[in-house]
Amino acid sequence: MGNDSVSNKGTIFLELGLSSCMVENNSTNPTKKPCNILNFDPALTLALSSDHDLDHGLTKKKPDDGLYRQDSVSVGSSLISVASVCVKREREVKSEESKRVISTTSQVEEEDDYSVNDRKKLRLTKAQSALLEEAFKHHSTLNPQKQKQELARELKLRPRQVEVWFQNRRARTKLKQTEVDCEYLKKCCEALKEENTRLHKELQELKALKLSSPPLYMQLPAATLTRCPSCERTADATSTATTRPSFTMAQKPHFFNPFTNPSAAC
DNA sequence: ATTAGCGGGGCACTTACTTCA
DNA sequence: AGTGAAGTAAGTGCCCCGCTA
Repeated sequence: MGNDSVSNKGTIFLELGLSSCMVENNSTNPTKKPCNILNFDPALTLALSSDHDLDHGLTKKKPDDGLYRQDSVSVGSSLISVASVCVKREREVKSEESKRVISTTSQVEEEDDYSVNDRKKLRLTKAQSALLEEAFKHHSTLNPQKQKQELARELKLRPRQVEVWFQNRRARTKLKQTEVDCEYLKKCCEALKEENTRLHKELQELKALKLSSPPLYMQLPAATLTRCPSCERTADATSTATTRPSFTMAQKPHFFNPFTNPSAAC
């Protein structure tokens, strides 16, 4: 990408009633049909604008800055964002002064005539974002034929914008989840390291004990040696050869761990 | 029944732009 | 006022799946 001045790259949308046609003008993608549509005007609008709202908006830059201005207001039962979009056409004829286009119509209707590479960043209004978030809570993916069109209509956005928002939202969710998982795994790793250190230390102590005294099991009562601490089953000599595994320290050490499966050896 | 082409959606990666400290 | 980081809308390429001829 970059700032190539005469790039044909871009996604072109045709608003055809309730359906939209996404055509990528990209010959390198075999799965997409090339489309020679001239005078493509990328989306650069926000929402409805009304005169009485202009003073209440979240104006960040003056229109003359060449950027856009947007205002937000609630209208009716559903919050309808109001935007006043100011756009400077930077790559027009050189002699022409930068022009400001103030939108007084919806985003769907508005068409700004600047080049594809003059991608101006939009900010959705709080109301638009809130409604999209609400929709995302119910379904993280859109039913393309219904929900997308409906949301786009309600938000005064293009269906493509709604689609992109959901894609980015899913990506953000996934990223956050990945970070959470990463933190969890780090903690698990730390816990395992500590446990490993502790067991190593214990092993060293046992080895030292073994060298200085008779085996530990020889010092313990027989019942202790052959009784499983979890199920209290005592192994006897005759059942050793049967299907049930015996529980003797001499044959197979049994590490009792109440946090895992206490009866695993039984 | 199989296959190739096509359209559309999702995702990963990236860019470009805005906002804020 | 300038600047870098963070956030995010949008572009691009690829893959997958369903449909259909």
